[in-house]
Amino acid sequence: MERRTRVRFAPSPTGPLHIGGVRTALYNYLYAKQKGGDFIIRIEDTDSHRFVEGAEKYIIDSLNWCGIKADEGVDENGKVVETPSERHPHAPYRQSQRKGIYKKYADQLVAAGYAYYAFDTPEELEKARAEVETKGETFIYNQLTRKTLRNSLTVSKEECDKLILERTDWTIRFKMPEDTVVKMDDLIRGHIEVNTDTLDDKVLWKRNDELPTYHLANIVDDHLMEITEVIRGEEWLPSLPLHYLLYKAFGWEDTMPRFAHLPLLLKPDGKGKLSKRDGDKLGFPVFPLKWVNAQGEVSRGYREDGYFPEAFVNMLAMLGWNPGDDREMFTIDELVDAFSLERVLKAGARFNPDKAKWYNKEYLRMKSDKELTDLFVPILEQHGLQIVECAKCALVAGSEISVQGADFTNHIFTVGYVEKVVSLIKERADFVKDFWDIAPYLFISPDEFAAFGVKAGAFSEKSQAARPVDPRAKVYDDSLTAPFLAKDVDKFWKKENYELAFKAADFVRSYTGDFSKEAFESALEEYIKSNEWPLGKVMNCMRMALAGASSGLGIADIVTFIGKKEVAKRMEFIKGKLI
RNA sequence: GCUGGGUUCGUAUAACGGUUAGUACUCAAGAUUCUCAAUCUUGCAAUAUGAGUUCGAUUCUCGUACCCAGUACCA
Repeated sequence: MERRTRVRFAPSPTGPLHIGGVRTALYNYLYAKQKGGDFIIRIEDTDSHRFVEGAEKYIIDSLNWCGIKADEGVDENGKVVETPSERHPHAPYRQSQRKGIYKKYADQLVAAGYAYYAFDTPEELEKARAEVETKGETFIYNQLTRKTLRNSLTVSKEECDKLILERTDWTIRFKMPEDTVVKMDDLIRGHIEVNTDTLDDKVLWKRNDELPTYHLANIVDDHLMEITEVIRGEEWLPSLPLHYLLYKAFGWEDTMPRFAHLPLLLKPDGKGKLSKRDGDKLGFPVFPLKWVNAQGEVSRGYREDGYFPEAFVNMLAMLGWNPGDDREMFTIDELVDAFSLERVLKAGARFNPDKAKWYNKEYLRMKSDKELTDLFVPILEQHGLQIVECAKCALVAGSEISVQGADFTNHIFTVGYVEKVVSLIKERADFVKDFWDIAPYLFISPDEFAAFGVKAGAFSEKSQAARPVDPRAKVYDDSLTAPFLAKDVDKFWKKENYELAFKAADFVRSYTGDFSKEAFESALEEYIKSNEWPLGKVMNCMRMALAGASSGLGIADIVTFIGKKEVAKRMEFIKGKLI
């Protein structure tokens, strides 16, 4: 009979979950949902020494942000699940809280001859290791060496019993069979065979802290929780033979889960697997959420960097898996439908920050203006602007909100104004947080840039590189002077061009026609051309005056947004600044 | 070192043993524009290597190189 699909994500709370871990959780989730089964979160905290405060909460928060919801596990709506219930029949899901259940399984293995007591102290083992290493070999606790070490196989029954009672630092080790070929099947890698002579006698139980090691706890819990597929990182592949043998030793072969070992996420330069330190070094986050460690060191997170969770999840899903065709945009529900372990790749994938950014851009464009506005408003408020629902809602006495919805004097804007700005600039942005940098001049006048911490000259990243400042280009005071190339100064930023721009501004002031962008744009261009002025030069000087930058939105856009009054004000300002 | 896993443009990837080796990102060029973006078009660019099997190999087998993981009383 087919068993109900049950998979688990079983992280260890030793620090923040990096994106490789998130992907493992994601694939587990996708698999479970596609099969109509359960996705379980279990916390493997059997190493008390490496426990990190807050890590478990971080893991849960991260998965929630990604939209990866567990059917069963440690957490329910922010509360730790302590006792079994209908929804969480196997609670608790923290191995430290389950410590009472593992010992009997370890004992069972000893009784059946699959495991034995080992009395070697860590110091003794360390010494044995060091000794062998001087000969250039590696010490392995296995069928060859266990005969020379102190354990229940080499000491008498009486002494063994005595040591078990007296000492508190013994362990139970798995007795790896000799010269046996373990035949395994992996859902991703196919058939694998390993000879047990290359394996060691792993510790299963630690007397000193009364806890099992990963290997024992993992097998016991997967069995008790009726896990049907174990989907985990490739770093576990070398311990797969041990896990197979453990299932066999327990007599649980019939219900042994199937295994799938996922390829690792590699650094962008291809050297080694992605690790926690890489992010800040390589300039992109390796964590879903921001993390501050005990030393106060901050690691960036995708959420804080402005990524949409949908984009992050989509990007992550495509690293090591593909649907078999050219599609690459997937919602998490679409991923559930399309996912299959058969199409997961064997080779490790290098993480590509550019593609992550591209995904975010694509998702940003799919969002409605309303949604983006809601995200942008708090940023504007942080910059000291007041955003109001309607023109009459302004709290400042005497504020005059224009028909467009802007009061530049009192820094008040209507939501409608913000939404129109968003609609105009969203295609130029990768992130919502870019909105402000793209067009600050739609909210504040260039004469206030310094007060608002805005850098004049909104150059693209590319053209920003090392531009020498030409003194003749100084139209604002030093703090606001954008760096110009000398050839551009001769081409655009001459006083005579500004004179023409002022005349064009006079035309704007007297313009009484349709003030929509299209109508106004053609009227302005027609006016400039009819006077036989150089269109590009006049327009650029206007932009410098109105936007405080040599590049940016179209003049007609800027003018119709800020309004005639503000145009006149900004023109007057720059007049006094020209040298 | 040993054991296991892996290897298609710079990156992510596609290709019943038969394709002109496709797509996306990045990059470059052109178009467009008042500038910058955006957009559109075009372009650059790959089967690690040597044998074998086969009429035919990116695809199957073996060797070599390189990369990764594991080699803990960590997970």
